[in-house]
Amino acid sequence: MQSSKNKVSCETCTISQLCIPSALSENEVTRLDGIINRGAPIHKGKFLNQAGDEFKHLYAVSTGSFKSYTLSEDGIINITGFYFPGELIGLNAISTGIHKTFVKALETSAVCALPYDQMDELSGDLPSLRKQLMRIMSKEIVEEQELHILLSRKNAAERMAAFLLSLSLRFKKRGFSATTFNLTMTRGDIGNYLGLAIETVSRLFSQFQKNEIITVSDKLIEIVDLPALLKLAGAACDEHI
Amino acid sequence: MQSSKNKVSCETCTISQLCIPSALSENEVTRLDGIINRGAPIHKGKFLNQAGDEFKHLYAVSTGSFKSYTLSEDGIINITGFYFPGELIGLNAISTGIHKTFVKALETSAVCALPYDQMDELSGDLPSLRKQLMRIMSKEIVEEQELHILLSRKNAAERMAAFLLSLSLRFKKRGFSATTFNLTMTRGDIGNYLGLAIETVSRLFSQFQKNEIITVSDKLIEIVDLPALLKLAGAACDEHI
DNA sequence: CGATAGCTTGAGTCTTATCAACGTATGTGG
DNA sequence: CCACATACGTTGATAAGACTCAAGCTATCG
Repeated sequence: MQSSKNKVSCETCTISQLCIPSALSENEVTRLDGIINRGAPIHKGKFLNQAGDEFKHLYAVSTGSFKSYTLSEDGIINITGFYFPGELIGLNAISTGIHKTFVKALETSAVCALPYDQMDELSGDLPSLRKQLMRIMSKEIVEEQELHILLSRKNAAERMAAFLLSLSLRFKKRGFSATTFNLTMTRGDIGNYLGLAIETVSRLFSQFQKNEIITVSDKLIEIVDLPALLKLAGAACDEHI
Repeated sequence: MQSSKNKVSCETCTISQLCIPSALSENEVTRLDGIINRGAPIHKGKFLNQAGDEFKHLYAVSTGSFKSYTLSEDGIINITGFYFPGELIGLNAISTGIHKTFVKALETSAVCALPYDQMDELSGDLPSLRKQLMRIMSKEIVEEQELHILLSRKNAAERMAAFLLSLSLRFKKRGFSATTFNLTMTRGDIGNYLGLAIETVSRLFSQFQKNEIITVSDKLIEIVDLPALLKLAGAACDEHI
């Protein structure tokens, strides 16, 4: 999918501390740099990969954002995740070697492509890289399990609160404001992801705004009352404190 | 948690084709055998590990079954999974090195303990083992995503149907009947896992039985009309055909 | 300027949770 | 061995939360 083969450097990347290199030594990062390619920009609405594609690369989001979704035979879309800079796309395709999800850019974005075979080989040599990959996959499992709990036990307002807090925390870690940010996904995307009707998402935004927990202006969200949002989501979000 | 250090052999294990060894050569399995210990039997209701425990081993279920769950500050239990022979327990603890879930035996069970540090080291030497571990973790991610879709888009009957089919398939792969099996978990466990009230689970069992899709006798389930169950769950269960 | 996609709000309905009562099985101590 | 406690399961009645349907609004883009 990436058309150019420009070499990039994790060493000079502003988000490397959120990505794979965070656990590697300088020398190890240099070796990782050796196999990474930066792809051409991907414009809003374009695909990073599609279901059925052969799995060749993991992608580390460099800038922008993506959504991933499955498409069932009867045309039903199921959004499985959103991806921001520093996050890895494609871990779910390792098991079969075939992508099962579509990954679409939510805005003009760019990724670093990591050829999986070379990553695997390198991880045989570099224990830190190997451990880091295992940690990242494990973390993905933990996050999916947290989502499982969210969906099986929480009501609509609690889900929305947890979703907004998740975004807030991710932006904060990337050096952006934790309280003011733009949603790159639609209300429909959010509802699909959280198992809610689009109307419910819209009503919750209105309700949260009425209750002075957030302000909403189209895509722009400002968290006004973080404690209230934390309380709504349940106390499982200690990282915010 | 395991008290004895009896060496076991994957080579002679009846479920090795479902477990880690399935992708390894004879020689590689021998090296894997070198680090695996079989623990003492764990009786029903006893813990394999508890939240807060340090993560030292992955556990491969040998016989029996387990449930894993989180316990929130306010005492709410959230069941995150069920484990059957050949399945690996503990992948979610790799990321932090601390167990976040309780793992409790649903019946008298046994596990093989795989010291994670030694597994990691060995996987540096053995590309097949390394790839297999990555595949297993990736598969876990896929399964959690499928659960995400189940919980966000399916109604109560569809969830129950998918759950029963999942059990059926897992028993079938283990050489047991795909149509007649015992539930080792309670109705409450199932409801908690699927995001349904226990009364709803009970009603669905009754309804499925009335519609001659299954027969229920306490813990014993027989699938009478597999096509109907597949249709209910949505066609995503092709492996059953 | 019109078409389209995305969003908001209201009204009515339906699914599923909750509350309640009762039934069943198992195990314990007197 | 029986009485009792406890955990688990079933079924009915009711209520609430979220979905669906419907209508209209806003922004964007060709």
